[in-house]
Amino acid sequence: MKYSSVTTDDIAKVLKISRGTVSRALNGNKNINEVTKQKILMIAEEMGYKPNEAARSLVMKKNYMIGIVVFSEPQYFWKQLKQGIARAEKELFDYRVTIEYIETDIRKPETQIEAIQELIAKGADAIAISPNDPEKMVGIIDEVTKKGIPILTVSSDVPNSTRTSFVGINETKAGGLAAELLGKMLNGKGKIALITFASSILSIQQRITGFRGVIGNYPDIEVLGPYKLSRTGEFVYDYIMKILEEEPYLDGIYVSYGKLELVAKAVKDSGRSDKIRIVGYDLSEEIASLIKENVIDAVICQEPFNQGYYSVKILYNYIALNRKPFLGIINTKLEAVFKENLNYYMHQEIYDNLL
Amino acid sequence: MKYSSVTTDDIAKVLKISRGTVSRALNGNKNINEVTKQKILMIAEEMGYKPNEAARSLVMKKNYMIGIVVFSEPQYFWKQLKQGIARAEKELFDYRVTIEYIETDIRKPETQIEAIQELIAKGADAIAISPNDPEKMVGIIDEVTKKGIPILTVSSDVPNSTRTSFVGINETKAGGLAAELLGKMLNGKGKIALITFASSILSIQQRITGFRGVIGNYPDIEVLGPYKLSRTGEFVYDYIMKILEEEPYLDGIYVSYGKLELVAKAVKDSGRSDKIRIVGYDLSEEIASLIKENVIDAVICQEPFNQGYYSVKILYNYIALNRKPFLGIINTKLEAVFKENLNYYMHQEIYDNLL
DNA sequence: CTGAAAGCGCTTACAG
DNA sequence: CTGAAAGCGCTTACAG
Repeated sequence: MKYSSVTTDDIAKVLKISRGTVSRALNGNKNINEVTKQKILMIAEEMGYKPNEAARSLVMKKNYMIGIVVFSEPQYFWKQLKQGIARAEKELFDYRVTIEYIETDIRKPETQIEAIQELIAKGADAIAISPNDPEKMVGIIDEVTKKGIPILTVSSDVPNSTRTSFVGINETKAGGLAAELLGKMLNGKGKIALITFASSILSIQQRITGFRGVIGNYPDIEVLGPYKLSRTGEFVYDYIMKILEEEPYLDGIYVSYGKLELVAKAVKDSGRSDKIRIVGYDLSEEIASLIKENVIDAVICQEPFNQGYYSVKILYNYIALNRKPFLGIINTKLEAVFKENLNYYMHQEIYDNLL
Repeated sequence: MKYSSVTTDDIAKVLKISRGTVSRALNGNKNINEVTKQKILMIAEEMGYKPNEAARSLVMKKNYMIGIVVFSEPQYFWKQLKQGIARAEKELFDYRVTIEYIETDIRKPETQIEAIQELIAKGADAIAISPNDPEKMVGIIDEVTKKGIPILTVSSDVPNSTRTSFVGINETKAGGLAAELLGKMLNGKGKIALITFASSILSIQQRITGFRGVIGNYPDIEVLGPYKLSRTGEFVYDYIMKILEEEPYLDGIYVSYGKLELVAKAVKDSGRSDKIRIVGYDLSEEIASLIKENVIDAVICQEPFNQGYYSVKILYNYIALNRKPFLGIINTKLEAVFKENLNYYMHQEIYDNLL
């Protein structure tokens, strides 16, 4: 299989026309006779023409600006996502892609709207947003879409909007996997406390639904709760301590959302780590330590690095290469992380200079 | 952060010299005065010059041929690895990279030597090989290296050779993770049968070492065996049946290598699937079915797609971009795959057209 | 050792 | 609607 590539010049020669005309046909330029256009398209197809994107971007001189809006917590998650974005940016450097990254305060979801407007004002060609409060973002997303600027949701979705695509996990499955892990670690028998938090965000509801669905396969497992914590982490430690007192025979804890480290610390301090299996989501240095100490048994991750990487690549391909249609939803993997494979999920960036 | 890029022309203008000279300095061409060269390099650094690889490959017209040698089994694993190679090939199409893929018979390891020679004869610029019988490959690998052709091992290593790099898992850790999964699923108590096979390949020894190391943390778990199977799968089913008869209170089976589906089928037919936890490695359609049926509890995967993808990318960067030094060993993730996250590990290629 | 020129594959004003 | 020409950033014979 020797390297050989059909060029616009090859097509031009076959048809005895100019390369300019071939290019116009290939790129949907309107200044072209429909008949010649069809002829060119046919021959191109026949000869197996594939555009040289490198040459294309070289001459086009169009700069692409992709805006990213994320919120501030949890830090480690965004750090990893950002590394994925950085890799994509590096890969697309020759293609004149620039990333504009805005991080908003988790306590002020409405600032994300301003962030989007700021990006548009700066001339962003495409936007990826991780909505802090999805409901609040429907309007602005639809507005951006109407302007012809593709906007993609990452990590958390706004399904009832006109976003072009969503990159992230299937939350229901994420709950199901947690149930399977706990079910297997309890050998199908025991009491599990279900931890969630006060507000009723869709994604958490989905996790819990998924969890209940799968845990139902274990008739001898009883689910206690849901116990609702504050999102900011206040009183979490004390609350867990209270639950532990009330339930002297607890076998597992499912932390469906956030503040896993506080829950784990309470269990650790109670001295019952060897009796209680803990499963939660996502990593941080702190959570990693608790896994190493056998306090947390497993954590489910969601390819944060790739969520960032895919978002940028997809948007670039969408705006620059016209690569459509979209699948709509790009589900990243649900990764089961234990003590023995933990390290591989902590540092995605280490091979960056090789790839 | 507006897009802006320093070109060779910018550097030339600053120094009032020609672009040709700048290029010569940047590329280590010998026809250049050492003093001007240093001056150029300094200014380039200072101005933050980054070569436009796209333009570079466009003008260089050098074709790169990367040869791949793998053996025939297990099929599904190589299928996934091949998909990763295909993605890399697609990404590097504009950079004139061509892949030459040779699959050898698992029963004839020596044909891999011929395959390498064939690739060299065809003019391969770099080679990736998955050695069927690592010991046999030391000589040829060293020979290829001496010719100045980088050769990388993928999936299984030849550590005592001069291969430039290895892409694959840490086998000891792979054994350790299996032990952790079984240890947790047995809740730290019970009997595990350790299955391996007759020949003493290094990687399997490492898995077993890793397994024993971690299972040692569970004082109430007893490891039976090792039970040695034939690599080709003969008599496996009957042998497992016999073990099951001899051990009426078996709680887990660790299949350290190959033929997991045959082991699982025997357990299934014995009707003791709900009593026995099974952990093994790698996926196939058949293994996936057995996971869905709750016969196999977990499988440890090793990023087969990325093993292929990384191999090609690394070799290309090595020969075309001079991106060194090598880390030597690129460890892919150990992926814990259960029923509920199985699907994500079966079809890596589905988003190919978006990326 | 260095500069001027040609050319990689592509697109797009500019004439006609 | 089409062709000829210029030019993106780069490298490499070719003269000198």
